[in-house]
Amino acid sequence: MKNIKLKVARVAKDLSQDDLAKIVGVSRQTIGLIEQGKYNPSLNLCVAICKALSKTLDDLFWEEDEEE
Amino acid sequence: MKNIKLKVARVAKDLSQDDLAKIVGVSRQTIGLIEQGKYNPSLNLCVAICKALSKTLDDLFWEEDEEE
DNA sequence: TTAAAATGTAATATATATGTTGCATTTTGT
DNA sequence: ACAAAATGCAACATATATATTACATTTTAA
Repeated sequence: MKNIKLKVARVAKDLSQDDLAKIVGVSRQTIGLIEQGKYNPSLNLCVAICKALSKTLDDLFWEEDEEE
Repeated sequence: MKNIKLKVARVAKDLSQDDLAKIVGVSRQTIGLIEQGKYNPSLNLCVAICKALSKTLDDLFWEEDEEE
């Protein structure tokens, strides 16, 4: 599923995908694909993204209910 | 770093590494290595482990401070 | 104290996250 | 309307998470 919460948190910090990618040390495509829900990032990357956006894992990557 | 919180949560549910592995659909080694901090699981696997143990990502995989 | 269960470890194989490049499309600012 | 920036997308390459098998070590239970 698309990760809207991630996109919102990124935009709230006024960062482009490329900005965030540089901060966490991955490619722009990787950030884009995660936002689109097209793949399954590593925990380390999730944590790095959270720290860059001043959020926690639950804030950005936890889904309470389980619809697809 | 070793993931003590994961091990505690697993033991609290009276599950062996193998039990948990079967529940989340990975190998026993994968669970063992995650507990030992020897690698970097995918987000999907982290979520599956959390659900199996009735915890959230922050409960099991978030470290507030950043010592190695 | 001994057997069984749980865990650690290592080698090799596979699937997939991620990188890189390049280009198309969309969005934004003027 | 136009240019620039942001984003999507696709092909191919690489690194690494994960599987599998096998065996060693540690822990638990009788």
